[in-house]
Amino acid sequence: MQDIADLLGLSRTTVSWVLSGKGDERHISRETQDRVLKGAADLDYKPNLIAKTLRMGKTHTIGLIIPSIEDQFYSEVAKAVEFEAYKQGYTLTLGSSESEKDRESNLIQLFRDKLIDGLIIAPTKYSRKEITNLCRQDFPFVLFDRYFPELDTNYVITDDERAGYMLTRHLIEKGCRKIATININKHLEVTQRRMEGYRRALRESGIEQNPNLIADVEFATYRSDAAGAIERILVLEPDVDGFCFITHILAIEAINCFHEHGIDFNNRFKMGCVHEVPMMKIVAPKMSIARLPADEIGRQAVRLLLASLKKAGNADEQRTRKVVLPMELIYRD
Amino acid sequence: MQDIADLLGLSRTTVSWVLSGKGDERHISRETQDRVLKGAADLDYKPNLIAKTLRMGKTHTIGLIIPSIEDQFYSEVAKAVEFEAYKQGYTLTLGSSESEKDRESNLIQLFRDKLIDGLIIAPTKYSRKEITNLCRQDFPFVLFDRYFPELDTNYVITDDERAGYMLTRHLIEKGCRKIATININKHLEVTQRRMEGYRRALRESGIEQNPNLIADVEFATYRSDAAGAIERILVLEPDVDGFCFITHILAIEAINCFHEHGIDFNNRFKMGCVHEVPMMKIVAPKMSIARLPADEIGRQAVRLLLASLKKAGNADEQRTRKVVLPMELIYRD
DNA sequence: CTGAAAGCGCTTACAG
DNA sequence: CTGAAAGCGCTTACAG
Repeated sequence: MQDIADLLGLSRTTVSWVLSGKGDERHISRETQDRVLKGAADLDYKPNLIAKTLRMGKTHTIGLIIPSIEDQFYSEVAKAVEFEAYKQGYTLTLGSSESEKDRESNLIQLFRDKLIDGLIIAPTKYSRKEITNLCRQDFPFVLFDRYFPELDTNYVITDDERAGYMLTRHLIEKGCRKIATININKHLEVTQRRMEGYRRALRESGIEQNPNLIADVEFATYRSDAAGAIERILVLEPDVDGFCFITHILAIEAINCFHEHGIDFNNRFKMGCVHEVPMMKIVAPKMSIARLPADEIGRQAVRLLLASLKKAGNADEQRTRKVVLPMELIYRD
Repeated sequence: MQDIADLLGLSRTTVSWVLSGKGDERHISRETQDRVLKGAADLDYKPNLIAKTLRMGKTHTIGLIIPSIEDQFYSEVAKAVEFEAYKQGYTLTLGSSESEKDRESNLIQLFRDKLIDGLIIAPTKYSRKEITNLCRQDFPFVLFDRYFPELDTNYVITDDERAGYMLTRHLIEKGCRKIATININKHLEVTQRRMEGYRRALRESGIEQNPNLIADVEFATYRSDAAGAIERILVLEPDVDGFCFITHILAIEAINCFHEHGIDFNNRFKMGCVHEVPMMKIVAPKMSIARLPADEIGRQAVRLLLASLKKAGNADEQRTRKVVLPMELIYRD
């Protein structure tokens, strides 16, 4: 910048005005402006965003923390977030917590130290404290997928209770009476809501809950746990006739397990699943699906975040926004 | 920082020394150091990384640009990159080029303007110019998946020719004589190398190349194109007996297409595929696989990048490093 | 219409 | 052992 000023015999100030697009506002002559623009081009001038950031206090970067990049759902959301952020002139910084407490708090800390303007996060069950901190310090963020009902935060979630209910009800309508399900990280709100729907559907149909049909696994170890859980169900209740998978990752593990045991799962069971991933339709063509609107979740999360960045300080405006998106239900069979 | 200094009656300088861990080096008394540390904790001091960055010229952030986050392979690499970067104290900024020229050059530009220390990128076919620029300006970067043989750059790629060769040879050994394949973005080095392997295997077995068995699709539109390509092959050469898929995304589309047409692909064809994704083994249990070492690619890419960050300036050292990783071959059927 | 100067929050050569 | 001061590259209130 100094170089341009020297080259043209102007001051840094003037160059800055022009380059930041405020030339007209400052009534700088067309001619001077053109000279500056040309000079910048000649010297191949690249503004130093770090300096600008230090001065302005804005990085135009948003952080996204998800439990796992590999998971199809989160990577779909990541894509949507990146897309929308890019459109709005923001850059994405990504962290994968791997559902580990320390990783997650470190990432939040790391991202927060002024490297990002705001945060989008699907928190693990451990992070209530970190989230509460963000609230207290008025750091802009929005939760998705998982949230804490008792905290007044921005979030975008889905109608999980309804999805669990509708999937289960459909199985019942198709004749199932012994419907199994697997809890994953049962302390998560999102899990509880889907399970609540499952229970309501059973209740409304007068089917008693059978604890043998409900397994528990932890997210961190679900790959190894899920197979065991399925096997246990098959042993305890050999005439199980339906499976309600509250997330696609459980359906995948279950199908793997069925396949290894040579079980003709497509005909032996009726199945329903929250979310669908590529090839699932081929593997289990008759499984009903409640589809998570990953694109919309990502888009809305960015919008809520940018909105809350803009109104930072405006105490009069509504402080938080909560969005509940509907899942699309696809009944098959 | 000033606040801490004021609180303790010390200068900013001293506080800075202590906080940056250089207290001992500067022979600052244990006592003073403890006071500073305590003061920092009391005031809940958070260093401003932006200021530090401006001063030090390092952001400790690396950029990753991939063609698509949703793609299983790239998201596996992203995960490995994030993991390794985190371990080394770096943060990841992610961009998805969607194989669009403008998006890609914008991202490179955006990331480069001092927001990142270095870049890891799987370039599209359009980006030779941008990459050449990075070279000329000595900006640290490493390519993966795709590279430009005529440019002297860091890269980590795989033994693609061998993979294409081994998969095809296996099909031939199993009795196939009419092996179809689909070119995707045929101007990409990586595609050409895999196709070269396919051709070599045919040549060595004295099987003549049949242009009807080779389709072309573009990455940007592969979803719609692939089905058409498969259908064309089935019409032109109804007795096709093998498929060599040079990437998993083509296998997925092909299998979808077979499935929709009610074709019993597992028994009618023998198949081979570069890379494997969840559930593929269930859908096509007899398909052979050349597995891309996504984890290793990500890890190595980060290491090469950090190595080249460290030696920036050391003209005597070897300038670039090239890594070729082997794919694991899994023969089934 | 244009410029001199302060300041964002750090680090570090230099002087005591 | 400790501190005053310069500087990283910008933006902008203030003065002409």
